[in-house]
Amino acid sequence: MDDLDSAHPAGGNGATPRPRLEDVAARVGLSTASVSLVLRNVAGPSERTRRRVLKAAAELGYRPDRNASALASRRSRLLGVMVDIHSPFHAELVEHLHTAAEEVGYDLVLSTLTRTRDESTVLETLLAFRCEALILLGSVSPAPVLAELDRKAPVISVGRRIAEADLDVVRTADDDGVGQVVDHLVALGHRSIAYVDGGKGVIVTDRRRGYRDAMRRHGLDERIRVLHGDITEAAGERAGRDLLDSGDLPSAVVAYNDQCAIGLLTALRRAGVDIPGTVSVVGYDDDALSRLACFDLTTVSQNAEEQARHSVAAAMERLERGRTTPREIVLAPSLVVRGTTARTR
Amino acid sequence: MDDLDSAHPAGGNGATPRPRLEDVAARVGLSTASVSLVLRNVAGPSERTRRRVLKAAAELGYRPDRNASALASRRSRLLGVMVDIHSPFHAELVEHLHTAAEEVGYDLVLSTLTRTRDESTVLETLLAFRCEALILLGSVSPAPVLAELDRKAPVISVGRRIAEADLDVVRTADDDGVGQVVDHLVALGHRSIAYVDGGKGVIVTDRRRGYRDAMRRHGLDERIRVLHGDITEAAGERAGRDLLDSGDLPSAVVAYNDQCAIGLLTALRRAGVDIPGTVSVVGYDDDALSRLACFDLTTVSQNAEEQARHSVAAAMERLERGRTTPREIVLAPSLVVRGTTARTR
DNA sequence: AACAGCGCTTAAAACGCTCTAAATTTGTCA
DNA sequence: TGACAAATTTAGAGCGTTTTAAGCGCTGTT
Repeated sequence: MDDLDSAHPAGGNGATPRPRLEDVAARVGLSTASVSLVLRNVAGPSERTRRRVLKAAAELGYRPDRNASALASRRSRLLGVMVDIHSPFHAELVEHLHTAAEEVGYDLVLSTLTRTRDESTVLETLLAFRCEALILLGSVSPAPVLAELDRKAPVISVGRRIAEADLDVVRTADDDGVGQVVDHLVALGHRSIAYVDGGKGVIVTDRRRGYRDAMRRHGLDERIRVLHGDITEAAGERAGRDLLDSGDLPSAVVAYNDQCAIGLLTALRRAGVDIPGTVSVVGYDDDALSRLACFDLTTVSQNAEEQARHSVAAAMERLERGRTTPREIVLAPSLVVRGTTARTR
Repeated sequence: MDDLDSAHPAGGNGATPRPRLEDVAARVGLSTASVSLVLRNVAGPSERTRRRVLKAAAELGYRPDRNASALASRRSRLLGVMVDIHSPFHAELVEHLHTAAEEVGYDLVLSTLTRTRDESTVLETLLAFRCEALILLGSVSPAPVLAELDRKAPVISVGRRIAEADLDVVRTADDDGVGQVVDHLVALGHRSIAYVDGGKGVIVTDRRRGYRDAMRRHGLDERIRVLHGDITEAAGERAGRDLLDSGDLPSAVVAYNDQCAIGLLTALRRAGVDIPGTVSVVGYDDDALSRLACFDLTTVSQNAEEQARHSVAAAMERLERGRTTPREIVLAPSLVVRGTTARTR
């Protein structure tokens, strides 16, 4: 039961057409060139002109057309960001990317990975928007693909180390993070500290290494105990049951990530194990999950804000200062002590 | 210690300039007009021409320039989406919006609410991208603002009922959702069913009404019991303690949302209450949280997919079929029975 | 007298595409 | 074979900006 007028060409509902530069110019009796200069805050126009133009623009409710200006200036002032929209950590990063980008006068284009949109689709989209640089959160593309992409626009890989391709990388030192966790536990008197592994990948390897190295550092070589795990809650539960079945409960368990830690926590608690009284549990990532009162999980924060700032800074160096040699920025993660770790009895 | 060349104008690292329509045209000895027709899949060009153009475009790795084509056609084929990037439910919606938009040949521009980006900033951004329609997830702008916005581009408010402004609305029947929950509990033999309220707002009112109406429908008028609450886990915990302190534990509690339900759950369990043995607990939203094994919360799903499809469909009716009278699309939510509800003993 | 410079302003040519109207080619049929 | 219609192709004028080079009416220097 629609009332269809003749196909109305995309736009508001019977709206007046958007004012253009020309309309502003006509209003003050100047050329579009002058108006353009004023609005872009470029030196040249006199104070008097500036004021008049600004006033006219405001009165008309003028908004420059991104497309037209991108076309003419050959600069989009857009940073493309690939995110996994289901990841709380990415959400955090995006939040800080926004503020960092704004400070340098850039806008963000978000393109999200979903079950039906793979990484190559996302990257296509970002390029179609003529983003000047690409910030990829948790990219899994093979290094050559990224290298190829980097020739079209500077690529900054966040969170994933990519040694093979000459790209900028911003990440936290995962081994160091787990190291801090072990230090913390040892300081609390723990000696039998187990580790529940992640699936596979560079990060997984780094964290595991962090655990092993730290244990050795504390002379706990023969106490090293790595359980099979994965990034899911289910994997954590399984690991928890394995631990219980083994009959040899460690006094502390470090999990690859928070999800896994929570599964672990659930399994142990369900079996009546007091946490942190009998066993301390630590996660990694400082997920929103870990902050829930019912978990209150000790974990490691990846400093979203710092990573975001460095990513944008790296993009700016490429874009505005012409840097061409890749940089790897490794940040120190920070331990977040909450309620699942305690002194041994 | 940077190696700076002369300021290189935004683009890849010493890359060749992007191929343009003209380059493709030159390669096959045709006009840009013909190439444009082929690439946009418009009727006209012969089969032979199509093939040749497609081949040449592929060889050159040609990608049309969004900006230029938007400018020329006065159509961006962009749908602007406002999201709260921290909301798992929005994430779900976005996922389905993507596929729905893709099916009708539109692309999405995501603009996200954060602590430092309020709704008006988000809407500005979306307009600057020349989005043809705006899909607002959980907008809280006053009706007049939205009405004003709607004159610039059709607005579709998702999840929030807006009676005062003449806009399209897509939402689920919140009262019905809570009604289904009560029905479910009554069918399990419950009679003393309490409700923990949300903060304030239209949705809050609807859900509370759903609870009241359903209780009356089952002749449980005098069993109606509404506890003060909010949308947070903390509020749920407080409500749980209130319940415990009152010394009059109901056999079932329905919470405004999952977050709140989880707080409630935690408080009750901590006090040794068996769930669902002694008390059944139900949430609302079907958050990722509710699916965690440690909660396994019975809840209500808002059918993200359906909402997304209807939103895009509504936008298409406005954009491509010129509908001008607003529509309100109310979908039925669906009960998701998990492990926190059980028959009374 | 010629002219470089001043501080400001502007005409006009891009930018890479779409679209209208018109030109050209092809096909059909007497 | 020519006339005419149908099928294909294209020239060229935008779209709303930015940017370049030139111009304004002077003053001051050679």
